[in-house]
Amino acid sequence: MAKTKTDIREAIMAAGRLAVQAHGYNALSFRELAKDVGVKSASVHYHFPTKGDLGAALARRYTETGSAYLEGMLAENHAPAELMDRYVAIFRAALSNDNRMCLCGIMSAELDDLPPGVRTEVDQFAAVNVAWLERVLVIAEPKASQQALSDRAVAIFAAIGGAQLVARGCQDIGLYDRSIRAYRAAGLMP
Amino acid sequence: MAKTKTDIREAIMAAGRLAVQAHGYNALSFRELAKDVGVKSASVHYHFPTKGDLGAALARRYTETGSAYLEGMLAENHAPAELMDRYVAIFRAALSNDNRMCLCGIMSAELDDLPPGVRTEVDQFAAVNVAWLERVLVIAEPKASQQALSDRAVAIFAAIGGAQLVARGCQDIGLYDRSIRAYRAAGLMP
DNA sequence: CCTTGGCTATCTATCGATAGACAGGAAAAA
DNA sequence: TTTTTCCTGTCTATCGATAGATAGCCAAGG
Repeated sequence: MAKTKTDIREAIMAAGRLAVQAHGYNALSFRELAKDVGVKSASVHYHFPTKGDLGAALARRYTETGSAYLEGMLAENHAPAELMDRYVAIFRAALSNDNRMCLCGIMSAELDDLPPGVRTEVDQFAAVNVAWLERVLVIAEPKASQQALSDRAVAIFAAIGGAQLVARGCQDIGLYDRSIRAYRAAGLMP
Repeated sequence: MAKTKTDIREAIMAAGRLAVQAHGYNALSFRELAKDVGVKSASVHYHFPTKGDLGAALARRYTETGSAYLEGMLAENHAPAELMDRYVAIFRAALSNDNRMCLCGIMSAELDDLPPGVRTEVDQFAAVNVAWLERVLVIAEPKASQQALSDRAVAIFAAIGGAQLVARGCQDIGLYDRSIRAYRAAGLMP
């Protein structure tokens, strides 16, 4: 089967996502990417004129995919604890996939080197996640104040990202599991 | 006053630490560093033969300085809550210093590109911090099980690092404060 | 005199980006 | 229907900038 334009674009984005999750935005190279996909670097520039365009597209796609997945979960009327289980599993999956990180998490660490277009997408990812967590918390604790739940949502998002960062840094996924267990034991998350 | 050998070495390390905290290990450049210090890049190579040597020295120094500071705090017999206040303030200070991150935190995100010598130093930083947190937790809750406190120590370290990462990514130090507040409210930390 | 510690100059590798050629197919003109 | 034109998408080749690293020179000071 011949490769269509969309095939190549998607292949670039797939390879790019994996590369960023493993090595960060700065280490993303048009040449390496082209080699992975089986084209020349100039062709990658054809699809994504600048590196910033590619980075922004990757972050946006990452957010959109994640958002759709989260919405789907929420629509299935699971209990908050079950929702959190699945949420935690998403970030765990990145680690178990060759010690990778959340794409927007690793980009956050490189913030100062990101083109503006990429930054806004990274912010958007955080906003989407925090908003989803807030909705889960409202289900779990309808009586709590809005401010408290909002803070909790940010805190859970940050805590999970931090557990991922530490576990990755020490190359020990057990640290992720232990952190999550402690978050739960303390009642930070449902 | 003439600059001694040690002066230059220290100046390189000081500038290097700031650069890594702002842009990460990968963005650390011998040329930029040399320009900051007022020497030539070859001179930096004289003091630190390879980039890995410099990175490892920076991480080690960072850990040693932090460790000494933490030991000093612990020796002053503060209450656990006061100790945590000060601990939290350390990581907050990095953020308020031009949106920087913990040196070893940002290096954790770049793990795959770190020379082995740097990795071990990054691991050491995490180990030192977790060990210190465990000691604080033992003071706060002498009756809790060792396993539970150990998990909590890892979790607190991860949670604070995550709060720093998210706040940096969104360029909003308020997210750090809100996260810490929620950690405390949930009882994750004293 | 000889070690120390900086310098100049340069090397190789790689980066993002661009220019220009060209193949192939669709669309338009004959 | 046949021919011509044009666009799409990839290619080769190359640009200037910058990376880390090295060789060799030279001045200062014990």
